[in-house]
Amino acid sequence: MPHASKPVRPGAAGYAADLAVRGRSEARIISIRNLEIHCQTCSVRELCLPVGLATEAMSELDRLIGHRIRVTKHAALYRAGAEFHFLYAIHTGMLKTSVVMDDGRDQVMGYHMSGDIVGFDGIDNEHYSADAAALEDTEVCALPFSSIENLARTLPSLQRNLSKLISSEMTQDRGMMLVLGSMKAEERMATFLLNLGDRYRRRGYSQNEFELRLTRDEIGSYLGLRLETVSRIFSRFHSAGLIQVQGRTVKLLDLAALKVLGGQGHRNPAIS
Amino acid sequence: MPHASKPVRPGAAGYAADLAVRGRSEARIISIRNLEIHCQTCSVRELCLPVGLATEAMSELDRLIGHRIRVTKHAALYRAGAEFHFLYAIHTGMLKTSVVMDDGRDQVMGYHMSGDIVGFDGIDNEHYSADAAALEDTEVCALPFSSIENLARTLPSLQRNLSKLISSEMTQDRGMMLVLGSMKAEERMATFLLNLGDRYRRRGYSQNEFELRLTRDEIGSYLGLRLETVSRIFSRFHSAGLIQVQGRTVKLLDLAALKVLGGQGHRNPAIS
DNA sequence: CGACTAGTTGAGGCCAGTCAATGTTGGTGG
DNA sequence: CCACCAACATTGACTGGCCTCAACTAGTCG
Repeated sequence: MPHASKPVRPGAAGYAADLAVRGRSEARIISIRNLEIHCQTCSVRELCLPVGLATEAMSELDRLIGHRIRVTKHAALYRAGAEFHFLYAIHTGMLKTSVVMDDGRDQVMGYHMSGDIVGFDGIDNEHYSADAAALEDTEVCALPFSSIENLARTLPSLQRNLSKLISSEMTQDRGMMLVLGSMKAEERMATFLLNLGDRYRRRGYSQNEFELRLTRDEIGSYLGLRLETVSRIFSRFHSAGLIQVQGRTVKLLDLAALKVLGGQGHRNPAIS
Repeated sequence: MPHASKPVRPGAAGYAADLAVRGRSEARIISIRNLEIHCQTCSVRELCLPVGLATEAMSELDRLIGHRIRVTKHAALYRAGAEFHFLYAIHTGMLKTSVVMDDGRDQVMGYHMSGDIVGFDGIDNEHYSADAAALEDTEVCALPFSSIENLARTLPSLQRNLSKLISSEMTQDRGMMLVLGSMKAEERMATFLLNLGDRYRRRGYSQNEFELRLTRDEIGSYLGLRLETVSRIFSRFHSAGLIQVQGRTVKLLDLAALKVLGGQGHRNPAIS
């Protein structure tokens, strides 16, 4: 464990605890008792659990948020097999969830942005079934699941929000099954880029221009492709004028064309 | 609408209503007010929503089950885009969920057996996002979602069961993403057969010998393969002594070998 | 500077898709 | 009951898309 004591932004609120979950390198998790940030003032509350809640209800939810956690880049928020107690709402940053296989490779199951909630996979059997790791420095709100459940009993709107969030996770996963089950490499990539752009858009960022936080290898793992294929298709899209790529900076130049590629035409030949 | 009035097992309890959702052929749905069957006496209650519930709680749940629905083979229980009001618990039979694409092909997202609950994908945006069709004559219990939600507020165990069932659906989907994203054809098939056997086992049937209810085409769609490939791998497994296939009757002869194929070794060469 | 990680590009091979012909099964009507 | 038809399944020959292996470049960090 090298660098175990290297200071990484020592507890901003004077309270820091290494949660004993650490990534492959010097990354670590720092728990912060944050006294100022509440759902009411959170920039992503419209995408997150409190969406549509009355202010009173929101305060109650607020009170449940035990703590914020800062996850440094490459560190793990939780690992597959760990006991499930919390859902985590992403405040800033980005996470990926993945399962590591016997041969060391990992399959990326999903990537998650601000407002998203991760950890639903742990409800089933009281243990998380995947790893969640930060793709960049990330802050999450820890939501004690049993408390949330309790509160949901008296707040139907919260209950409904919870259900909807899980359901939408499921819908997302189903969409991914479709991508993996029926699409060719170019279609997958187009779908991926459009989806990414759409999620940035809903968060108030540009739909057309953004920074990938995933490596080629992670994108490939997510899409069921090899990293070389990902790279090649980026190049192909680039020279076709569909996108502009410079390392991890991507600009979508022809949304319409990308939609034709990714939006439909599954298992079709045609694209060329 | 051909055959709109052709009688198909006219309402056993003297009450039959065509729910206006019908399959590609003469199949249709018949609603039955069933006065006798309750969760307490249901053979799959241990796999279904009422698992672990106190008898009192179970009765309350019982009262919510508006009606049973009989779905004839090939008929649709619901279609993508239809308004979401019910979850459906499968009492007997088998369903597949799938999405139909522009070119007419459908991608099978999952198959569901007795005790399973389908329809979670509709919670998200009040509309189902997939079709659910019967692979054989099937009976389901219609669970009005809002009533279930209400009841869950006073029955924490029911609330928890609901959450767990959704979560386990998600886990299943994630597993499928792994299959589709990282496994080769033989690995997919082995995984599929083992999974199927396991699900039969948990329902008290033989793990090793069962009847496929899916066509080669549907299996292929589910696994991201073409039907020819499915057929070929069945033959290959057969001559390797791993299984015995006769049409849709399958006998697993070498579980250990199948587990080696499907259990791990993702994206590995090796298998030969 | 050397070591390392990430990314690009090329050459070649293989797995699974495609196309096509034939066999099998099950349901329907004469 | 059998003949017929349509749906389902099997098998072969060929093709091609993606993987594999490999070389090389660029950027980063000690």
